Amino acid sequence: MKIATWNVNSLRVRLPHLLDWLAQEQPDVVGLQELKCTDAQFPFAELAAAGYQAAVNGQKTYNGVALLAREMPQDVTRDLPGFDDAQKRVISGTVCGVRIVNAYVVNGQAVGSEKYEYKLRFLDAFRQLLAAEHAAHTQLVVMGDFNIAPTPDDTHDPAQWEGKILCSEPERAALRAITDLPLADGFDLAPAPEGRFTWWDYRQAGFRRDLGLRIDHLLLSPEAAARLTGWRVDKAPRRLERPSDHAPVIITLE
DNA sequence: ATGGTCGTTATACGA
Repeated sequence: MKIATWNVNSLRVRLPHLLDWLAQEQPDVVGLQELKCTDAQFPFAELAAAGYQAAVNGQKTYNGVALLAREMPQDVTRDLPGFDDAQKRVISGTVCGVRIVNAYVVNGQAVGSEKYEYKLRFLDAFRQLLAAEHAAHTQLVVMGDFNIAPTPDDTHDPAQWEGKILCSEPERAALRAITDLPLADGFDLAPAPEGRFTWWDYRQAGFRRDLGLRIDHLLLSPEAAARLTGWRVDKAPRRLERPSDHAPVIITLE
């Protein structure tokens, strides 16, 4: 079973890349983030023609997430219960007996900002959702753009990044509170990959110079982790003309 | 040199 996460940074702009990539990689489940489109604007027909059903939690201009699978995901839920938020960042569903949670975590802008406080509140509510999903489903995979680099090694330049947004200790502690549920980071379990970064800033020729961070993650319950055979970043779509600033991350389960 | 580049029913703002 092949499961992938990809922040596409506008689905309408990236649809040709997505369709080519689906044909190439043939994933069973895909979590998309930053659709930047409404449910009404979502390209259901194009994806169905490519062999994928979609459950969508869309929003105009910002945010928006979707789950793609060969068969329509079951028991789909949206957003975070008890967390009053107009931003569409979470969608969950069950595919082939695996509970999937797909999230676009708040960026946070800068440590100490209002958006940073919102990020930490979001992460606390997200952890509560994941605790409930963990209790209800033994096979659980949590994926998405977490906007958190877990360790200094997950940055191209720790001296530049430590303590800054995406790399501050409260953000990392919030991620540890999630992995302590427990949900293992697929990156830590699989054979060491050639590259670990998943996002490169559009500015300063970040991708060409490999000035990246590892901020997109796939976390697995113990029973799902026992099935993990691989973790990798697919940098091919990031090399194309007019790419997303994120690359897809793909795991394989037995 | 205090910027740089993307995307958006934009023309400032979020990432």
